[in-house]
Amino acid sequence: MSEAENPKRKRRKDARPSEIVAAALAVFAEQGFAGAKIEEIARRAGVAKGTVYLYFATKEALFEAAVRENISPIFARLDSLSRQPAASAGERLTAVIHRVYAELIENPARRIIMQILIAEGSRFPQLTAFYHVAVISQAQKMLKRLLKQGVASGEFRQTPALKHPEIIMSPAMMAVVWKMTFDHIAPLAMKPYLQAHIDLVLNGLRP
Amino acid sequence: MSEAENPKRKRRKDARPSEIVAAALAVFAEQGFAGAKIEEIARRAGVAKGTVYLYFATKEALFEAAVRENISPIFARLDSLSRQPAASAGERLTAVIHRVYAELIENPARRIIMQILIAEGSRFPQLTAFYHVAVISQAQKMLKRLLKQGVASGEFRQTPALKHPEIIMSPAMMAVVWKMTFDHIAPLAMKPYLQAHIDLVLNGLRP
DNA sequence: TTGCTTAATGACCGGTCAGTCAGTACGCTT
DNA sequence: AAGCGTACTGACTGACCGGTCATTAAGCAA
Repeated sequence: MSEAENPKRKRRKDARPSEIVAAALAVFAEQGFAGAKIEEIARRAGVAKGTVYLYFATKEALFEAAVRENISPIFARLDSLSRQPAASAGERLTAVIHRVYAELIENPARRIIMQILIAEGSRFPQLTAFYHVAVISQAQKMLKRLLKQGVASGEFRQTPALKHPEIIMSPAMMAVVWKMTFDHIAPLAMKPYLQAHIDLVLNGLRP
Repeated sequence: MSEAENPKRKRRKDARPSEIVAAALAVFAEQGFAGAKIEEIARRAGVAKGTVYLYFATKEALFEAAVRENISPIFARLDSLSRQPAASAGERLTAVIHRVYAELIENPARRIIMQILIAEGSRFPQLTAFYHVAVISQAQKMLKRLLKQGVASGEFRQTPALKHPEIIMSPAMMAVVWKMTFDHIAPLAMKPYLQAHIDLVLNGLRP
């Protein structure tokens, strides 16, 4: 057992940040922001508490990094779905909604990141501002474009939802909130719920 | 200045609990659950910290009392609106939705109680269970009844939303979440949003 | 092998706050 | 007026935890 083969400390400046973020995501997901302990995050990342502070100035900065790495990339994939040229507007909207459920609701870690954003977002105006620019307003633009194309082709009617496309997605938000609040009492059956969502939206938009 | 006229301490066993709950509601609404300090609640109620613990065993018990007194009574009023015999199902549904916005979203204290329930509800399974029984499942029953009447009269079509009436209300939930998360970046114009909600729902239900 | 830079450590600090309890005084009873 | 039960007080305790920094050792260079 030479020390060189199995040293107690290892110097891996490049690998640490992503390992710490991964551990942080897990702990934030389980404990929420306030409940997450830096020491627990450090333990799971296999480093000491002080090491976390070599790479992230504060607990908030660490949370912000966890959100950036996990939630932001989702939008790009949604956007490409909304642009499938062969499909009708209704088909593309259906595909986007399906994807939102798969990516955000049925992935526990991401769902809980959403939950933390919802729950504690008001304490992180910087983070919510970033999130709004990077995800929400992009998603709104995408939905508006999709709705306008549907109106132009006669698939959808002219509707006030064009000004508030987030309403189209609100049942998904409701599902996130339900899962985190009432699921232990009244579990939400995802497939029929998703069907009801799509049914209401497509019929609500039909001329 | 006799002591009898202006004593420093007063013994008012009956009045204390409701005064403490009122103070607690205000502080919880302003600071959230974790941020609320018992000492601050006591100060506003005009008592010492120890007095709070004479009437409520823990901070959680106090929060639970605040929620019970404020949120539960709302449902009764919604229910009576849904039973106006002269109105059509669509008119009654419209009235219920309007009332939800007025009672839950445009009343800041209630909205923030909702926010705390959403944010920290998973840490209070007892409270969310009570809330589910007292409010959510009642509201679901009411909506189901309303929808069925609409289907029977031919106003609404047979739709999977009958099984998931919460979808009908999900834009209101979205509004609560939006207000608490993004309102400082992109304020939500309530009236057109409410119009868009009603428009989508009524058209989504139309045969 | 020696020396040096710096990644990594973890004991410690300072501040916070829920909850306690020994003591105080209100106001009723006699 | 005196005695008494108890509503009320607030200083205190103990636990917690974010963030710091003097110390240690990895591992490269000479």
